[in-house]
Amino acid sequence: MATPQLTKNQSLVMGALAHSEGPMSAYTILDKLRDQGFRAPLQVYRALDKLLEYGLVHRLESLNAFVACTCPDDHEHDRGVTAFTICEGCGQVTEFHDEAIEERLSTLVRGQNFKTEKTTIEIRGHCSSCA
Amino acid sequence: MATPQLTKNQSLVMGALAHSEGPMSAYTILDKLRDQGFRAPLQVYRALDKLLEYGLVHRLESLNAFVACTCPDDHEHDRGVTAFTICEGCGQVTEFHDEAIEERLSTLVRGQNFKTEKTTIEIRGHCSSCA
DNA sequence: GCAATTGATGTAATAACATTACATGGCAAT
DNA sequence: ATTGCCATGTAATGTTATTACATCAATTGC
Ligand SMILES: [Zn+2]
Ligand SMILES: [Zn+2]
Ligand SMILES: [Zn+2]
Ligand SMILES: [Zn+2]
Repeated sequence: MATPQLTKNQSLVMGALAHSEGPMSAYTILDKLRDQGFRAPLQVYRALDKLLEYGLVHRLESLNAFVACTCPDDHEHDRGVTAFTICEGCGQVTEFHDEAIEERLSTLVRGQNFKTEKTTIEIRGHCSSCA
Repeated sequence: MATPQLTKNQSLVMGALAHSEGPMSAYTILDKLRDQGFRAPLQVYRALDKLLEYGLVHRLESLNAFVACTCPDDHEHDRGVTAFTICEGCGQVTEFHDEAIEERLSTLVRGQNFKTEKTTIEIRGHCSSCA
């Protein structure tokens, strides 16, 4: 999935997430972009949908929030599983990937005859600074 | 964490989840329990909080919904990670546990000096019937 | 050029999910 | 009886996400 040129709204949302310290909810993004002309949730959600599709952004299900992808390259996402640690203290989110987990999960779900479309792995806890 | 006697509201919510085919949102549970005298979301959320604490119910983050635990015994939850496959076709949810995954995640997270409190693993896709 | 299509955008309204605040009731310990 | 504790009842509000409909711009085919 090659990433096409981003539209104006997509660029604005991408920029907001990229410059943010941590994850942001759609409504937080909306507030940040009011000065840029954003007025309604849908402007954010539509941009996010595309950015998620392109793999530039991830959704954190346990937070109802979004983060910019921190992968150096795209290719990690093509077949891979993305996992996150999420610190409850400072909000820091760390994205990581691991083949061993992928393969083990793959084996387990194959045993159920289950066809995976998307895998969510989110680990809530405290980072080294906030322990 | 021994499970105390459930209160009336907790029993009603537990019953609704246990007899349900699949996961239910808090508001769906509320509707099912109107005849039993439930009138407000808080009655459901309060009961769910306790049931989650006792490990009798799990929350599916990617669905904003809840399922009864299907473990034969409690002891799987004490130290363990709970994972789910969720079929987008029929809504079927299957809970499973795997030590290999737990250990691998534990190793990876320790490498970050991260202290895990709760791990979410949810696999969306299609079950054998809905492939 | 011009209609038709397509994709992005704008706006309003509504739906779905969750929490805060405050009042009440039951029951056990003192 | 008073106190403390926990479960409950009720209303209001806050937060997250979608539906519906109108408009605009770029492209395509004629
Ligand atoms: Zn990523
Ligand atoms: Zn931290
Ligand atoms: Zn369980
Ligand atoms: Zn299915």
